[in-house]
Amino acid sequence: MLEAVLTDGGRSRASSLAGSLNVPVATIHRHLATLRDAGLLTPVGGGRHVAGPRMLAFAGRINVPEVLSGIGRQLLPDFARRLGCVVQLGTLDGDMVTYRVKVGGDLFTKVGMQLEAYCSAIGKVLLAHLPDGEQARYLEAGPFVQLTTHTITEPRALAREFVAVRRLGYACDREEISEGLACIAVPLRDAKGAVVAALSASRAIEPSHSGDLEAALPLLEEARGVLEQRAFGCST
Amino acid sequence: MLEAVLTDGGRSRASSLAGSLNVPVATIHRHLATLRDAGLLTPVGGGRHVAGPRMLAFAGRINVPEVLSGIGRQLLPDFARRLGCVVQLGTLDGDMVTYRVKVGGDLFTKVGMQLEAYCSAIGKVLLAHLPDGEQARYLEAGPFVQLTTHTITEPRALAREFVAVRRLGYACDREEISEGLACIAVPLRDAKGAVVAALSASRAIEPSHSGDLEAALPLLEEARGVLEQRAFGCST
DNA sequence: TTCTATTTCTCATATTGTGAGAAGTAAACC
DNA sequence: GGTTTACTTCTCACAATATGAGAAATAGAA
Repeated sequence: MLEAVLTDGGRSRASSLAGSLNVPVATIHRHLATLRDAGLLTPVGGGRHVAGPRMLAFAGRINVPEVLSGIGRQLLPDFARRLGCVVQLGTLDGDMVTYRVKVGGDLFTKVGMQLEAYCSAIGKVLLAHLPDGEQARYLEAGPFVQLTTHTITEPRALAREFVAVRRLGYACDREEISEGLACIAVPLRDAKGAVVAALSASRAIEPSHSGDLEAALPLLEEARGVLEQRAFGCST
Repeated sequence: MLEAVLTDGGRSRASSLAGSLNVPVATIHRHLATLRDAGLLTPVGGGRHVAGPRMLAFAGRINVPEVLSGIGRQLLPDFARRLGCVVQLGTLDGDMVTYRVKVGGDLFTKVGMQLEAYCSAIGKVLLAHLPDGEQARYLEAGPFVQLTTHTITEPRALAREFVAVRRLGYACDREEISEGLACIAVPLRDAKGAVVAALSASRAIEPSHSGDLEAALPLLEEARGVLEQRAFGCST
């Protein structure tokens, strides 16, 4: 009942809801009264209702990254198998990446681990999509430690890299965080288009071998679409 | 039960929830199983749960301005009486202000009405807190019609006004939208600090008389605090 | 004022929920 | 590997709540 009213968005009155839910009008009224009393719905006149303050409070307590992780743990093993890669989901917490899902093989990263953001594909995706002010502050904060000969550490080079990431729609890490490791990552967006997480496909490569990372892109974007659809009901 | 788990944020396991809710452990397990099956909760190991994808979908369907309006209709009549003013709540929709609540007297605005944003206190608050790119686009879009001799219409003057609004934390409209009308407005922020609406106190004044608008500020900020607390569980 | 639509109430019946405690499963410890 | 502890699921007798139909009350439109 609550779901039907939230989905309806306050457009229908009680008699219409009765029709669409195939429930007697008296029962609809009884349910609406209970939900109103509970603060989960608010009347807006004409027998119509929208979410109430208590519903908003519930929404405010949702930990979106944890929900995404739960969905990822369900869906990503299949994609990892199809990609023949390790697939990971990460979020930006402060200036670090938190690795929340990791399936399809072994890497040095562990679920729950936090690593610096500037040197990983996931991190570069998340940093690239920060608001300008926050990104500028991150770049000013330095220093950025050179982990391999490929690590980008110079702030202006990182800024250029972020521009490229936004343009391309994905980031690559070719041995920036670790010799012999290549990753590609794409952003996960919420219903408003804000980037809330990133998804990556990683694989070991021969050191200093470029590897065709972009070959993983179609399946990775498919995975991203399925996750966004499942979490937010829409997809970029 | 669902509310308790969302509030808990996945910290407690079933036996702890049983203790805090004063319910047998078997009943807690039964409820958790039902909520999991419904997709409203997701297990995160150790008998702990967080919001599930269906809960996130509910959250995505909440019309925040409508919820705020519902709360405003309840709380604002009292503030309007104490202020001896008309109190209004508005949101920015595209480049227009939608007036959603209006209590405490008569003004030319009507609930549901949309007006240009640049020339009202509510509008200036909302425009002032737009992301830089969006604000720049708004100022470029012009033209801004001169409604009274006091209306700010020059884009650079508007930009300076927005800087002042952000610095002061409120906006004033002294006969910018209508001769003889003065308003002061403050931003309404969500739990993340994003400005989602604005609240104003308005009163008729003698034409070309400044009026001491700031006298209304303490009560208006109190109203804003109560609304934010009720809607988002926290206050700026 | 009348008519129509909406909302609330009553009642007989149906359905679901509860707590206790047993049983099954999992994890920790020796 | 076996034992102990903790967690999870199941069963059952009993309790509580929900339901749909239709009547009654209220509100709005003509």
